[in-house]
Amino acid sequence: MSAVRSASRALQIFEVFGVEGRPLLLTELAPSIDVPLSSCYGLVQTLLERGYLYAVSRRRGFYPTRKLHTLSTAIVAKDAYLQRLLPHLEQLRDAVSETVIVGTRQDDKVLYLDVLEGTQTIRYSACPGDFKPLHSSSIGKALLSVAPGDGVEALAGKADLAAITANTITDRDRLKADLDAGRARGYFTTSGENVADVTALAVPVEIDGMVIGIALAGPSYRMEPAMDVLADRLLRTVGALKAAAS
Amino acid sequence: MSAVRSASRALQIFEVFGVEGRPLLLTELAPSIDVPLSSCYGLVQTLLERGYLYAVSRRRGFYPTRKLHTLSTAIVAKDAYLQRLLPHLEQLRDAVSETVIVGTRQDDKVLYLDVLEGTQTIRYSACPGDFKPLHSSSIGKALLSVAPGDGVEALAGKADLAAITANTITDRDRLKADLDAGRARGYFTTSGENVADVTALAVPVEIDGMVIGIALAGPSYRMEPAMDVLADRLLRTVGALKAAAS
DNA sequence: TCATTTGTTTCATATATATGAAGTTAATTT
DNA sequence: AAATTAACTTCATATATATGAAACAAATGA
Repeated sequence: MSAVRSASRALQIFEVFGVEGRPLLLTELAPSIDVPLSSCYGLVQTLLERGYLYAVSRRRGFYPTRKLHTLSTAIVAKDAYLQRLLPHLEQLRDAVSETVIVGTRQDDKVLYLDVLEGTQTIRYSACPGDFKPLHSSSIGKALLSVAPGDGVEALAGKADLAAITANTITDRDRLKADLDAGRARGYFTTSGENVADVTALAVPVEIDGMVIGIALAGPSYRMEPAMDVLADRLLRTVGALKAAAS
Repeated sequence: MSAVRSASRALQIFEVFGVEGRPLLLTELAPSIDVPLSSCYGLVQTLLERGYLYAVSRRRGFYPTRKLHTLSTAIVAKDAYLQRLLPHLEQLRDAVSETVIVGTRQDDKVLYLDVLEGTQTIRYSACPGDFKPLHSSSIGKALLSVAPGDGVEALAGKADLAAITANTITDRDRLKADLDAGRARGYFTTSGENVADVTALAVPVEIDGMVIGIALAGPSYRMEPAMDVLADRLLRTVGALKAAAS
């Protein structure tokens, strides 16, 4: 794989701060990203030089400045694509109170572009940037269903369908049948195939030439009895999105 | 200079997206960070793998996901130090309507940790992460005034005091005298020494063992006639901060 | 249909980085 | 005040990366 090590590590440093949420010493940071102290030193110097980190005071550790936040806020504010979907998705989230997810395909995975968490205490939680398997997530199935050629054959050729939970569909033909059922139904589902006790439904949409999947996800006990209503509401949102785009 | 190149470049990529605010092709991104296409390719792959970037669609470029924003929001939310200052600084900003800045010393520069921009259309604008010269910014002078030993001598030893504008104090003795005047006055100022037509005043504070400078900055024509009032209000905020910290 | 253009991907190798080990600094303890 | 500890910084060199050049792929136009 073509990962640029230092670029990865720089991001890992911010991820550690996100988790720890407190100033960290070089000697704490280095092991937490599994990097030699001397290498971590160079990385931290770079982030200091660029104004992304500051020394809280001598020997009291480092913490990120608000530079990264200012930057990411600007990036988000200018994201015309997701920005335009957002109002519709928020309406959807508020209508069903479950988590709404926007995902796209990246190689043989689903990448979450944005997550609007549901309003209930017990809810499906995830983060933008998370990856999910194509064959066991609702968005994954939705995207497979519109993949050029036979999406499933192409997928299975690369790696066998891994069993994430006991419910994961690992058989190619069963997956194809599941996709057919989804096509007939108008939406694609997953029930405990990726995370136990989670049920989700998704549909593929093409907006502005970009193919994305939009999903509703939540605990099975709330989702299962309401699938029809949820699907209706989801499809209505998708209709509104398409109308707004054209 | 111990900059780790790829780490720097990864951040530059986000900076470009912050400025452009639209999906960029590899062929646009590479020249904008002054990197060969093949190197840029590796960086982009890394960011894709880590879920920080997504391909809008084939040959339509890349854009950041919300992962970075989610991360930086978590980091900011957990920043107990600045978080605690914030209410006081907001009050100050609202009271004077001018930009409030928190800065700290990083080597021979001032690093802006946070900037609360004033409420007026004509105002001092800056970003967290910006660097300013020690000898020609108000926070710089405030921090020099509390530097151990003779801050000015140590500074001048490294690099001569660069003239940023025609007003910049480039003479060591004049700078010392200016600091003395500041000490007597109770606050430190700069008038067009760093940016033409900008006047600022700052004081050093030690909170929780960390030495920072807090400044008010704005256009000279508004600042100059109000220095006494502004200084009063600034010192009052600093008093409140110290009281809250102890 | 074929040629052209534009954008992406790969690869061998020159080049810059990452790292273990040693050195420095400052605070804390004895 | 000396010894100890903990954290940071430096450095020579093994090692991984960056890059020019060339191949590839898709879209566009003739």
